[in-house]
Amino acid sequence: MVFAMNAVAGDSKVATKQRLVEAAEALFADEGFDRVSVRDITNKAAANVAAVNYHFGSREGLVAVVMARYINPVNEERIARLDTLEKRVGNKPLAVEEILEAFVRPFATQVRRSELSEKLFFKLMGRMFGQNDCQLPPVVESVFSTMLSRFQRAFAKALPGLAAEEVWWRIHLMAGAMIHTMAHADTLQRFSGGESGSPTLEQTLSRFVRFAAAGMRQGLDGPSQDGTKPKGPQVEFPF
Amino acid sequence: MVFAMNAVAGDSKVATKQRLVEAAEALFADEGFDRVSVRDITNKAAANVAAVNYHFGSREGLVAVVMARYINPVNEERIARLDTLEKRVGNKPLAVEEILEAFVRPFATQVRRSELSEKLFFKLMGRMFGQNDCQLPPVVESVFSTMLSRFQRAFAKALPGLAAEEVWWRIHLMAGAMIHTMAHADTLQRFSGGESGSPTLEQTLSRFVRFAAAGMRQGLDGPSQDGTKPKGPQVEFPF
DNA sequence: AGTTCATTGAATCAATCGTTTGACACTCTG
DNA sequence: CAGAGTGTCAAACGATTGATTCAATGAACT
Repeated sequence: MVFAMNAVAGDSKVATKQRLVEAAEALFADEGFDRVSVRDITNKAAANVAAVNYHFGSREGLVAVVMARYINPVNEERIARLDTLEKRVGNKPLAVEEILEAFVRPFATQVRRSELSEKLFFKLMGRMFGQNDCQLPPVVESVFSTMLSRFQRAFAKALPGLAAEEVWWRIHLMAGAMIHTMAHADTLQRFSGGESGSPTLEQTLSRFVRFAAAGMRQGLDGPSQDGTKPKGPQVEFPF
Repeated sequence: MVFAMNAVAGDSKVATKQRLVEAAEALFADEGFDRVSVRDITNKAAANVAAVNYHFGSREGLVAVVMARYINPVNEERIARLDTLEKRVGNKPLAVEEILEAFVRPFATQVRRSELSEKLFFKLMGRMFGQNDCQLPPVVESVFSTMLSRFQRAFAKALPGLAAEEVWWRIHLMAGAMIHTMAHADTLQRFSGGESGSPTLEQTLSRFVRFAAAGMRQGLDGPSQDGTKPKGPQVEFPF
């Protein structure tokens, strides 16, 4: 009956565990997973040092919980949105913009679920997706992998005539643009002079979709024309 | 006469400092700047623990040296290449592909100057450009800033009719695609099935330039046509 | 030869790291 | 009420962190 209390009872007990997660999220977001100590977290959460090891087994356990907290929902919503789109059009290819929308929109959904500011949330996402020595929990990695396969197939169908490897590369470039831009959205304003204040999240998503859509199809066919002439190979530039 | 020995004399003395930098580069590349201890570095470099503090003042000093070692050359070569291009065409706008080439090519130049493998070198670059709490040395940041301004102007001229802020955003998205893809080039093969072995660096650069060029101009005008019809606003998608 | 000075080495510093312990308070169950 | 289960706390654990000390080394210069 280990989890009986957790599921049912009181406020203060469960609150500690939750406060730890939230404090860790905020600290990980703007300092990085490595620069934050257990004591930093417990101090911010107004909890005892032993609390982390009690509730999560270890510091790594807490990191894993923080990582899985939003990555899984994001990837599952991505798959769900792709399901909806594909159910609508049957066997026909989707528009690249639609697939991209299904790919990024879940971030907007989850940023509201969190208690973090947009800026902090996206910094956290950037740190999670950015680290390449990702020791993601197997559950997360599993969903991640199937999600990628689904989008690869969707893009391949939307961009006929492209080798599978080429589709993978474009997905990679597209994802990089998304992750890096989200994680550094605040840095941008430092260089651009910060003229017009913070752009809306909606504007940022729109900008990304337009950029990525152009990169994905690379002038094969316009967004509104039906894709009936992808026969010719893309122009090769002399580099 | 502090630097007399350094500039003139022996092999083993100078070699220690250099061995420290090279060991630190390799370790930082595949473990991250935070996860590597001074002792890890001195062990790999076969040097004493005190060597780091003697030669670089502190651990941070070594980090700064590693950071500045390639970032500055890369940015300076970018500026030089842009100079050459602009000198050639005078006041006329450059092709987007040319600007992008000037932007990425320096990485290929510097990866050869380093003793690191391509994979490790790009992982290191990814870690350096990827961390947003960048405490780059002021010298590096200065060159970085002017280099960005130069490319912003070049892109703005190549993409007439675009608001300065919009150009900044596209540069940001472009840079994200580059950084993330370089840093995770090995991860890609894990998902793509690793069919055709490692792609050439040249292929990767070419893929990036094509993707980024399409994203930068977003269907405004083709790469080979002269840009005389950027009048209409871009298509607005309903998200 | 003698002197100078940059460099190295072993030993050690205080500080912080993640983790563990055992006592204590509390709630629920029988 | 006794007992088990659950959570919190102060205190301390050993290990590791970046940094420092000081004697020893050795090449360069007078």
